[in-house]
Parts: sequence; structure tokens; C-alpha cells
Amino acid sequence: VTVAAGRRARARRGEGERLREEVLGAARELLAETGSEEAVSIRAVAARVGVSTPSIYLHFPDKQALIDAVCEQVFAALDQRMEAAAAEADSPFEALRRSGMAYIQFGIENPEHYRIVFLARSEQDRSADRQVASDVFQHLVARIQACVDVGILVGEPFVLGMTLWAGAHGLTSLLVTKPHWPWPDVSELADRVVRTSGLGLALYSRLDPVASQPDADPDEVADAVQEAGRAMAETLRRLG
Amino acid sequence: VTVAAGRRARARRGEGERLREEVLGAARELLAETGSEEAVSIRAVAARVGVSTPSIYLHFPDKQALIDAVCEQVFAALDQRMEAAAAEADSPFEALRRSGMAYIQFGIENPEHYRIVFLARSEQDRSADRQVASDVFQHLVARIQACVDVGILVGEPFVLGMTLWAGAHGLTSLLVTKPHWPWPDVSELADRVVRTSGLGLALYSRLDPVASQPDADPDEVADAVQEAGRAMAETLRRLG
DNA sequence: TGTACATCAGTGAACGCGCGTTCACTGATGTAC
DNA sequence: TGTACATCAGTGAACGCGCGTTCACTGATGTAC
Repeated sequence: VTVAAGRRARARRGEGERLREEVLGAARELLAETGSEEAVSIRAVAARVGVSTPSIYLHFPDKQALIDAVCEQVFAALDQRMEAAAAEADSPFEALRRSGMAYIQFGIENPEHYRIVFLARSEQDRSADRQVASDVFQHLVARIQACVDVGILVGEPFVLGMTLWAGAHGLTSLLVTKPHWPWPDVSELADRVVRTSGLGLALYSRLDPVASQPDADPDEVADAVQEAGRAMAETLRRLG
Repeated sequence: VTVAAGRRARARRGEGERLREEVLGAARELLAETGSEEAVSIRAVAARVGVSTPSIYLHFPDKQALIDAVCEQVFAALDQRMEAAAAEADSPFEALRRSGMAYIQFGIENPEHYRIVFLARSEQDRSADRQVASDVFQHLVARIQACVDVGILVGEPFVLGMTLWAGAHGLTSLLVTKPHWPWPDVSELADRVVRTSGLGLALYSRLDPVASQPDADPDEVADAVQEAGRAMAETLRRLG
């Protein structure tokens, strides 16, 4: 926990809001350095900014409000990254893939921010979070809807979204929480996870429901898989 | 934080180890109730057992050792559940699927234990954890190896294992950290995620590497998908 | 141009709390003679 | 059968720490007259 170099110059009249931004920035930095909500104390944030502890309360009613504000910024940054990545693609499925990669990339680059936003227990009342988080999810659902529209995915976009989210989040959170694990090449693994989820989803959702039963006849399953693969290929050719 | 009913009876000579088990059990309970490492204090554990605070130090050198011992138990329980689930299957691929479902189920039933074991930042020095965690992972790799042996999956079991783990862990950790999210039917979603990961992995690993390039020709990709689906179906028929 | 005054942007000291850990101790239990 | 004593299983009180939060305050900045 580093203390600011000198005593911060006092803001002029009407510029009190400046401190708010500085506090938010310092909290974000401390979070990135320590990686746990508990480690970011009001006192540490104040010291980092170069201001006395009670000054924080001029702009945030309590500690939770400060943390919430940081989470909001993190969600917004993630959303922006994913949207930008998707915008570079020339097809809906590719857009989905790129946004998935951007998600994982964001987590890798900001492990501690990712941790508090997606790995900390979310209490029932953090409505700000919920709002912005659901922006991220709404955009995912929209990208999936585009894939459904062109026929590359079939099914209910909300549920498809959960499945894809689970895949990307799974890898990201493992990377974030187990940095000492003997990971193979990370970007290759990310690519693999994203493609596996996408292809798996495309295939699974085309599968005859009968073939998904635990007691399905093996030959029937085989036929269903082959047919699903054929149908998927046909869609790809049509779109290509 | 509940306090034990009465003062606990003192152990007889040579039965001092009994307290160790009681402390471990109380720590496990408190963890399940509060769900955060910080909330499980030495003082609370002692109170729950009905013993004075310094007594804990008779059996654990410090708080970290106590938490580590609890994690070890949780890993062991998870491993046991997955192995038992796999044992009921009559084919390697089905064993893999069942162990995946058991993993998610375990997380849902023990969200707070899951949280500290898989969602808390793991420091470099928790070697006990690493040991037991890798038991769980070794068993997963062995099950995947069995699938590779019969030809239903192709590739390097370690990397395949990461991908599957990411899928199951992704859903589980989302369920654990975002209980207020508007989840659809959870067991159906779990089934979907596990099957999607399995099928996706089987398909993806059979895909001609050329087709996985970002700039691959769409028709080539379509052909590769169709061929992979056909090859997968053939394997399923052969095994069925 | 000068001055009284309201407002704004902060500050210093203190509060009570729960925490991990240590230390010198106590008193029951078993054992040697 | 009785007694001195070592050992074992714990205890009570205290330590120093960092935390979130509150309260009465200060002093610079701008404005009204």
C-alpha cells in the first residue's frame, strides 16, 4: 500500500467532484494491486489519493458504495471491449467468437478486477451491478440472436447465452484463481475453449432431443450426430 | 455465529485428538453458513465447539492451517462424489458425463465450500491443496484417457481436461456467485453445459486444423465440420 | 476598491469493534513407588 | 491402599492492529454590498 507522494492540492470551489474521480481511480488501482475487496480499505484509498480518511465520505456514503462504483466502471470497460471486438467481425458467428475471446482477454489482463466483479459473492441488493452486468449479458444475447437469425445457432438465445458464458467464464476464473497451476499456452487454450463452446452449442442444439436422453439407442445417437453435423455444414456453405 | 449449547466436556488423557476433529467440523459448518474465509474466525470456531480461543492452537499452528485442512476435506469429498458417479456408467464417455454432472451438483449443494476451494485466490504455498486438487484433476485426466483409448475423443488428455473443467466450473461458479441471477431450470442447464462441452470437444478435436484458422475458407470449414460429424458418428456406431 | 460573510473542501482526533496470537496459569488424569 | 508427581488438555487475560465511521473543527475561496 503506497502513500501518495505529497499532500494533494485542495480543489477550487465548485471542483469538488474532482476528488471523486481521484478516489475512484485510486480504489481501482488498489484493487488491481491487492485483488480483494477487504484489502481495499477506506484508509488506504485516502492515503493513496493524499487526502485524509474522512474526505472519502464527502463523495461516497460508505465503503460499499465506493466498491459498487468501481464495479460499475469495470463492467462498462468489459462491455466496451467486447462490443469493439465484435464490431471487427464480418459475420455473426465470428462476432460471437471474437467477443468471447475479448472477454477472456479482459479477465487475463485485469485479474483482480475480474475477481471482484465475477468471483465475489454478489449480495441481493447491488442493483447497480445487476443493471450494468445485464448490459453485458444483453449484448451477448443480441449477438446470439443474430446467429440464430442466420441459422448458425438454433434455440433460445437466453439459454444459449448462459452456456457460452459458462464456458468463457470457466476458463477465465480458473486462470484468475489458480495462477500457479501448470497452464499450457493460455491463448491457445482460450481459443480452444471458445471454439469448443461455439461448435458444441451449434451441434448440440441441432441434435434430435431423443438422442439426448440418457437411455437413447447408441445408433440413434450416432445418426443424430451425423445429421446435425451435415445440417451445420450446409448452413455454413449457404452463409459462406 | 452460534455459540455451542454448554461448555464442552474435557477429553480424557490421550484423547486430545478428538478436539481436532470437532474443530475441523465446526470450521466446515461455519464456512457453509457464512461462505467466506474471513468470516470464519478462530474465535467463532472456538465458540462453536464450546472451547476457549487459544485451544485451537493446540491442534493447528495458525488460522491458515485450519482453513487448509478444511479445503483438503472438501477436495476429498468432491473427488469421492465424482469417482462414485463415474463408476455407475457403462462407457467411458458416459462416465465422463456423469462425473461432470456430479461436479456441478457438488458445487450447487455446497456453494460456500465450493467458493473457498475454487473461487478464492490460491496463494503459491498451499501445497496441501495443490496435492489433493490434483488428485481430482488426475482422475479427470484418467477418465479422458479412457475416452481417447476407445476413440470417442482425440487429443492430449491434459488439454482436453482443462477445456471440460472450464465448462463445468464456469456454470458452477456462476451459480455460486450470482444466486440472484434469473437462472432457468438449473439441472437442465447443467445437463446442457456438460453435453455441449463433451460434444463440442469431440467435434472440435476431430476438426482439420486448417479449418480452425480465422481466415479459413468457409466451404473448407463446412466440409471439415461435416467430416468430423461423420467420423464421430462412425465411432459411436462402432462402440454402440 | 474594501470588507464582512456564507459556503465549500477538506482535517484531526477519537469511538468501538473484532481479529490473530501469546503468555503464564490451572486443574483433572493417570502413573510410580 | 495411599500418596507424590509428571503430564496432558485446556483456560483467562491481555497484546497490538487495522478497520469503518462520526464529530466538531478550520481555513481557503468566492460573493454581496
